[in-house]
Amino acid sequence: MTMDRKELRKEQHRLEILEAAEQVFARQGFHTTTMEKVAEECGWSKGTLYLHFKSKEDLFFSVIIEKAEKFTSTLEKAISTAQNIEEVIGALVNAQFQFFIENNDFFQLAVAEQGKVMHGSDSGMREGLLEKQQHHVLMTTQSLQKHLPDDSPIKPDTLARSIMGAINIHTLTWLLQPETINPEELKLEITQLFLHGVIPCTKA
Amino acid sequence: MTMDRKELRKEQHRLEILEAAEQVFARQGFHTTTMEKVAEECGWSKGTLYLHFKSKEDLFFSVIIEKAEKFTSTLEKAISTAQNIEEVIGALVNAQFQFFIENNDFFQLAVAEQGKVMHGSDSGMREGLLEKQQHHVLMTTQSLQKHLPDDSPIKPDTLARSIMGAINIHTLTWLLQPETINPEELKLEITQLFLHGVIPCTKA
Amino acid sequence: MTMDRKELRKEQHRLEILEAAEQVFARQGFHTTTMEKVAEECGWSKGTLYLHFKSKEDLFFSVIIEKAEKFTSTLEKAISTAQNIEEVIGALVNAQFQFFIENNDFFQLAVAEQGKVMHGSDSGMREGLLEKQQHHVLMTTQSLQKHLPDDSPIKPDTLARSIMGAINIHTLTWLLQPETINPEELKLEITQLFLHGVIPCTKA
Amino acid sequence: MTMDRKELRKEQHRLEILEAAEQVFARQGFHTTTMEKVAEECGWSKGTLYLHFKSKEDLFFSVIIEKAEKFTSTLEKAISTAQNIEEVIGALVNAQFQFFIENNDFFQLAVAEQGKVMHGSDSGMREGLLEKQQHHVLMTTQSLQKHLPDDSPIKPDTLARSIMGAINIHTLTWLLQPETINPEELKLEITQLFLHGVIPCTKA
DNA sequence: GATGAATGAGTATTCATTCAT
DNA sequence: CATGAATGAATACTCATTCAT
Repeated sequence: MTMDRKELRKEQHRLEILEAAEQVFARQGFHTTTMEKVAEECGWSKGTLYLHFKSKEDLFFSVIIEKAEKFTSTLEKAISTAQNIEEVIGALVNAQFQFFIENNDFFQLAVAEQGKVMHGSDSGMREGLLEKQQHHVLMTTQSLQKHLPDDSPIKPDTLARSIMGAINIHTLTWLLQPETINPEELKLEITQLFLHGVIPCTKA
Repeated sequence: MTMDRKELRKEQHRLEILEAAEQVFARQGFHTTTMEKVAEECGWSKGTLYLHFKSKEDLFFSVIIEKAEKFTSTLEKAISTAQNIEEVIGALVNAQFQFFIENNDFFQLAVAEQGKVMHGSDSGMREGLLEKQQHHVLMTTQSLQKHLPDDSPIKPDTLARSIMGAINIHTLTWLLQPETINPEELKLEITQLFLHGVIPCTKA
Repeated sequence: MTMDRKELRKEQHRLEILEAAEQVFARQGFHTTTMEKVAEECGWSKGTLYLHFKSKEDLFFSVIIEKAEKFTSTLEKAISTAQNIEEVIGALVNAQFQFFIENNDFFQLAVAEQGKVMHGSDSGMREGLLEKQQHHVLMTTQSLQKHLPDDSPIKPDTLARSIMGAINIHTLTWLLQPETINPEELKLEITQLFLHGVIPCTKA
Repeated sequence: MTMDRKELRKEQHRLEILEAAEQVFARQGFHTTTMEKVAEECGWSKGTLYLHFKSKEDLFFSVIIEKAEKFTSTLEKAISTAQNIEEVIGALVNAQFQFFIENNDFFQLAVAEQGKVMHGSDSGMREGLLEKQQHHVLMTTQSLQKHLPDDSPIKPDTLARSIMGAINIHTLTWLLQPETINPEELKLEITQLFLHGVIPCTKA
């Protein structure tokens, strides 16, 4: 009981730090963020940060991985009830865009700091993140495959990645110029694009 | 005349530095790259770097902008002769993917270091780059618009960005797992996807 | 009674800590040793260490002083039964070398960390240790004086220190290159050296 | 020429740093000394220190090794003209004590910080220093051997070390209680001790 | 112009010590 | 008494930038 309470408190502190770190990292990027700043932001001392994360890099990847898991499970839930390809794609577009809008902190971390993933950083966490990403693609791919005709010229993982890439760039646009974008319309538009392409069938 | 020669020589040096910088930045990322390293790589001294670029950040953005211009003009040329929407999209997909593959240094800079674009960095160069990017989108958009039916449910700039986003993510995949990807097939697949979507017309 | 038991228990804990500390300090040196490590080694928590010693420095000096007292009393016993100068010197050489070999932990602390004695460290313990050392020299000196002819050109405290210095350096050599040294032979040799010097009397 | 001048200047700076470092290290010990402090002391900036020495440890060992070489060559010179064992020992005692008195900074470093030699510190410099010390002992040993009767019960390297150890401890005493010691007398006394021991020959 | 020696601000990380439980 | 979570001062080292030569 006492143990449980202790552990709960510890987990609580961990979360407080993660939350503050997410914001600061998103605002300033990895290199520009100082542990000092994160400490200030979450109200704990610098030393305490190291009680929960063994390095700045560990903290950084922990933030991303934690969120990435939430992202994947959100998507998973969103597409779980889809009955056909229209619904799957619609759900994907909708859920991804929505998640990024609601967690633009995470988006900035994940997209804008891919550098950390591509360059250096041994720590083993890089690998953990890459795995998470692959699992994410795989999950999406499988869901699409179920509803895609076997003779489709589009491979499901190509489709999965293309959708994700499109959402990424639109989210970026939305972050930089929010006033030029109506999210609801945009989501419909993108969904249509991936469903039917630009050439109306009647033309054929 | 002597002046011309002088200026030519100076421009030559500038290019040498840019080229070295591109490689090092791509290899190591912005923060991990030192001016010392760039100096070594191009054979000039650290001090000389500052005769051509007023700061590390200036050098960094110069590299990107220079390449971004080449990118835009390459695309422009590629789509200039397209006669219809199929050809425009085909050319876009082909040219972008090709450019990234041939200039993956640039791709890593541009995509993996978007952080520099989003975060901080006053230097005014950030704005310059954003402008370039907007111009790029505009150019692509206009070209698409010319060949898109007026009543198309897909707005040309949505299309332009979606294609670009898709290419981005496939390039990234290619960089991380080159063996899983056949560029030629992939280009065709993506083109088909944006032209006709995933739902075959015959179904209708 | 209960009090006695309590105090005994407390003393017991103190000894456990001292023993662990001696080993860790000897192994790692003062600065490289952490209270955490000592705590681990003795099975008590960091906080408990501070119930017995008011600082890391206090712990350090306590270890040394405790051992230094044992050292002095060992020597005292060894020379107490000596009947003449030969026996005193023989006993000194033998006992010192033996003690260092058996307590090389202590030797490393005492000799290799003389820095702590010479530099800084207010704590008052420095003085305590210096006093102990002076008492040690005094004791040895007096014992030598008793058996030294009054007209000896060698002052007993010069002799005492010289022997101690010689033993020190030989112990150090033994620690660094144990294979090059035969302790028994060496002890005899040193004893001879201090008794008769290098110039055989017959020569005279 | 210009090159020579540059190199001379560089060497000069290096020496300035070494000198300051020697004093600070001797005063405060290795761990307690900060690069900041050394920088202040020599008037150069912290960064400059790293232009000449790749780490604090490198600086530390450089100081010691540099001086150790001077020590060895001083001794070598001192005993080079000795004609017999009396003169060799006399010269050794005299030169060593003299050197330590004149370079007590070095003595404090070398003796009081043997910890650095015994504990940790990879850097390869540790080995360099140990080598130097062995060479020193060897040199002294050989010189003694030349003048020692073949049948002497005292091995020359035992003698060399014993003398060195004795001098060490007397120097330490002199540092801590200078007023109790008359160096000139002491040197004679020690020389006598090692030559003839404590037992007058006439006794025999 | 070209150089590279000199600078010093900036930061992750450690660890002795305290104190609420 | 015993604990160990929390603290925050302290420090080696890097690197963009400058400027005398």
